[in-house]
Amino acid sequence: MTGVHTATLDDVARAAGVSRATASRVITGQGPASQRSRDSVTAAVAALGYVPDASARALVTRTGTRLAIAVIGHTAAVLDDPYVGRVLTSAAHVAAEREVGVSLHWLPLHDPGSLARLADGRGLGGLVVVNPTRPALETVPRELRGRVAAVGVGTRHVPSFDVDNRAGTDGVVRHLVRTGRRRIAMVTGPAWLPCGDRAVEAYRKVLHDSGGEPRVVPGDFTAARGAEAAVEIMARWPDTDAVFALSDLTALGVLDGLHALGVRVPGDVAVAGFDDIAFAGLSRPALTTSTHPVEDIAAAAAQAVLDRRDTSGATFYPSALVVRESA
Amino acid sequence: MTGVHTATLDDVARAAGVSRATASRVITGQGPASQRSRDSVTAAVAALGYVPDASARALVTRTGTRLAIAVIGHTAAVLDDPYVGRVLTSAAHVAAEREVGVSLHWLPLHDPGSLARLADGRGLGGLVVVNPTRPALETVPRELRGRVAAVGVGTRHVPSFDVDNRAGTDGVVRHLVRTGRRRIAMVTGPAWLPCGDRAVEAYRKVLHDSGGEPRVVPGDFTAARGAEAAVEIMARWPDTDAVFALSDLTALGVLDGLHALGVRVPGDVAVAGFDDIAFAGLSRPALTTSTHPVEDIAAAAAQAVLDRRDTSGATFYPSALVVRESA
DNA sequence: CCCACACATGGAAGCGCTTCCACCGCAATA
DNA sequence: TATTGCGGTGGAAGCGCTTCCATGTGTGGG
Repeated sequence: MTGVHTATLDDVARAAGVSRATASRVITGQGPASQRSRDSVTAAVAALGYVPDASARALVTRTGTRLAIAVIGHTAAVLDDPYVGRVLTSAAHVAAEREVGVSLHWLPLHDPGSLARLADGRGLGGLVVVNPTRPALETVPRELRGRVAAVGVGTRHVPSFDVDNRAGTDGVVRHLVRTGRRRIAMVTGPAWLPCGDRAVEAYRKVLHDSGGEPRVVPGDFTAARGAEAAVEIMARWPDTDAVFALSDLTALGVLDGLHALGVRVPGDVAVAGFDDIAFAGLSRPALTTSTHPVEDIAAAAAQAVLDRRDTSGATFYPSALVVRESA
Repeated sequence: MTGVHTATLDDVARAAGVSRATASRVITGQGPASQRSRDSVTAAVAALGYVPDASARALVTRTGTRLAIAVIGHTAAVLDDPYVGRVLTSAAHVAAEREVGVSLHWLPLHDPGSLARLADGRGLGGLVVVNPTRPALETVPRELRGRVAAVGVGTRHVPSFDVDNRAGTDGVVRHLVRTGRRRIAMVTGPAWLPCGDRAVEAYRKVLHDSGGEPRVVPGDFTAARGAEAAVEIMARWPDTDAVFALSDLTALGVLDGLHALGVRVPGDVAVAGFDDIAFAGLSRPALTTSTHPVEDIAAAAAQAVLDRRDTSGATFYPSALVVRESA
């Protein structure tokens, strides 16, 4: 509570010499208004520095004008991964273009109900869930259905937008095979993230086709885990000649772990990542990876939600192989 | 609007057999209430799945309960730099602990007025400005003064929280001098970011003290610019034996540019960065840099704002030198 | 010259909530 | 027994806004 008096619609109306109703019409641009009142209201608004109260407006219009972005799994991993930042920025951008506010929420992994609480009141225009888990998506309040989209693999209930993990993985692993690798290990993402399943399937299939046997090690999308995983892999399967990680961050960690082990990349072991983050091109050796239109994906999700578009089902975006030095 | 009827306080009150006033008292926990009504209201809330309407509440309490985070300068640079993500996450974390919402805003660099528009209505608990510019800060609406904090160097008007750029730079450059470098170049940050000034000053001072002449090249906190800057520096001052960049991202770019030039690091030229982002330890050679408590800084800003604490003036946080391989 | 008709306008209702205030019953005190 | 005090309560006002509706005011056609 500042003691300062903030201008209200009433003040504007009085200053403009019109009624509240007219002032409102002019300001919202809805309904008829003569040029004269239009001018005087506009002038009064400028003079008083009037800014409509969003709460009051939302209360009466019942048209929640806010895009909520919920990131599930608030851990150090989420924090460091540029992927989330890219999603956030892109979604926020779409919202800004439409002049709707954006609210940000970090949700704990194991409290699915938190998504429901998010719809505090009805001032919510839409909800984009990043890194969705099945349980979380299923607790979305009924009245929000149709205004929720997932960035990542979701459920039948809400439309989801994701990179085609299957095709992407296929592309990378096939590249490894094409360049003569056969004993290829894979570091997956966190088990709770459904998108990993499709990637692992694709990896298994390519290995099966090329006569290799799968070597899967769990990951969590962090660099630290990548370094660990590298050590694990080389200890367990010393003849490994390639490592594919489902995250660039992890791949970078693998690079690090391998370096510490004295293993040469790509001489002894090829390394490939996934996502093509900014640093992928900056590592030594530069990381071979798969690039995704993350911004497009996030923007599509935001748009779908804001448009109340009924895009149920999953939309997959293509990825492209980026060959650099590491594989 | 969904056809679904959402429960209102009226419904709860009716179901609980009490008045709206009593129901409100129980729900907010303010004011007296008998155990009996407390129980029946609680039961009704649960049964109806009642969630208070945030807009209505904000409208009447006038106690805006939302933390706005505004990032100034929405460019690719901001997008890629993990720094912003760290600030965001930490501030959002503080807000979550206090159960206040967070709204996110990317503000264009050259539209200072946008900060004013941000205070849409009075539903704003506080405002944290990241990468503040002087003009932007000066347009903050009067009624918001006292509820604004800057992450980065600000103005007299609002409390600011930042790393001690002067001391940090001093530490890094002195380290370079200590390890025998004398012809040290510096890549600055964007000119519009005031924090850079103090850093450049410190750099100049150390160079002056050690008998070197300053070699300053403008940067913009991106990796791409770092690579360019490296080429520029080596062309203009071929005998340069160290480069200090005011951003790890840029330093990584410098590493890249130098590599392309066939310059060895740290053999021929030492490279040092600033910020200690996650990738600093992952580059080859690993980046020597200065580490900052970015999370603490952002949290302090958020807390100051939310507490309406009157911490005017600037608070600087200490940095620490992290010596790795590149210098 | 009058009626219909559009347009512009102000009055008033009401969105869902908190909170002031008056009220009521009850136990404690005189 | 009469008075005070107090926890518990409901009525009602009002936060700032949009929007329905009834009421003017001017135009063109009959």
